[in-house]
Amino acid sequence: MPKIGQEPKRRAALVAATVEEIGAAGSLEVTVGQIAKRAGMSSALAHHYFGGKTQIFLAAMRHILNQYSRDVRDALTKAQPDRRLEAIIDGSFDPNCFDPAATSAWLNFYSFAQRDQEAGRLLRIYQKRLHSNLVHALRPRCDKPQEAAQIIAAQIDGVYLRAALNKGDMNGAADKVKAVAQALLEVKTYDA
Amino acid sequence: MPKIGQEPKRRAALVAATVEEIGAAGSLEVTVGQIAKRAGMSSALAHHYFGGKTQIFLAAMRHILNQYSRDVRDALTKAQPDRRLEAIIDGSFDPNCFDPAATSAWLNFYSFAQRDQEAGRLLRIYQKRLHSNLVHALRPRCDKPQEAAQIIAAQIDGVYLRAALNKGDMNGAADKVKAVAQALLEVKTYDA
DNA sequence: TTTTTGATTGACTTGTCAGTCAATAACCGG
DNA sequence: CCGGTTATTGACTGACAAGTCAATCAAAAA
Repeated sequence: MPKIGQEPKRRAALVAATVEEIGAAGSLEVTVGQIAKRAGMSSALAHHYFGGKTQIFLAAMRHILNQYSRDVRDALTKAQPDRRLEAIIDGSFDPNCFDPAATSAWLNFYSFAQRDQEAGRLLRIYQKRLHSNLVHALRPRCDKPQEAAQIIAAQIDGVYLRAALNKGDMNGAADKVKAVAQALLEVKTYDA
Repeated sequence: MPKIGQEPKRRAALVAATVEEIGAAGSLEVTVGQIAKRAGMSSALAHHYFGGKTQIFLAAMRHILNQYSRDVRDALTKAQPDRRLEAIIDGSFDPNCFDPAATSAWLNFYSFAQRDQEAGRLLRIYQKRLHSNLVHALRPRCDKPQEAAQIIAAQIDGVYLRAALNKGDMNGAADKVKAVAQALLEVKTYDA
């Protein structure tokens, strides 16, 4: 076995296994041993490549966040300029990061971000990017893009949350968010 | 010390301490010892009254859920019949269950509900009641109360989530949800 | 006063888990 | 084919936490 250049493969396997394990357990209370076993190696090796459990979690979180970013970016490049908002929403519910294990892991990373500084930083970056994307997409189509962006971002998170809890069903998720967006855009002023 | 009838007091203290401890730690990884210490007793006593960590968590979750139910119910009884929707939203963001520790604990209970059957049951009851309340409030004011209720429920959860993450700020939370509701009601049809 | 009963805890048991380490195996370039 | 490097693990440890238990203490009841 001991060929050279295993590191990237091992790391990727561990990251994937981490997401699956967290998704299956529905919690961060998974042991390095469980993760390593699922990834087909010893726990010692997992420590060798990542240094510690926290770093494994962070890598998994980065992976999920990156996947999400990529989905949104792809949707955005394919979108017509006046449909950027819909693209962001579609990207947010791409099957990739919308599979049960990922959503469940995502939910648990929320909790993780409350404890771990770096995790909090990652999450804040994600939130900022989403907000900025939304504002940009909304500016030409509504007169209060900041406020609308906050509302839509919350709606996305809320729908995500419910998807994570009721594992998987939630088919019309994107449509629901689009409905909200549509309603907000059609109404001139939403102050109360 | 050993007077009679300590049990209710002890249980209440433990429940409160559990919420505080989970809120402070930002995670369910709190020890029975920590909880008991915060509640001013030994861990053995906590076990004596509750039987185990899981039951302590469940009791804390029930407490939060009950508090929420009470807030909504109170707001609902005080509301004019045509403002029931706004009352539900206000009740959902009552300062009681909206304080940082409670929201943080709430978030972690979401995670707990993925693991523990009873916790899942409690959460589903809460979701069902919220949905039913919303539908009832929406029926006279819109033609698709079911769909609107799901959207507004998701919005409430999403705003809650963001409040839990960015500990505490989030002052105009209720207003944002009301804005969404308002927009949904003014638009006749929201299908995409 | 004596007995019963709830309240309470320190000490203990048992288990688990993160992280370490020394040893082994297999590739690679020279 | 040899010395260096990477890969890999079994075995170990130190810490910590859940849950148990027997003993103690003090109020209440008899």
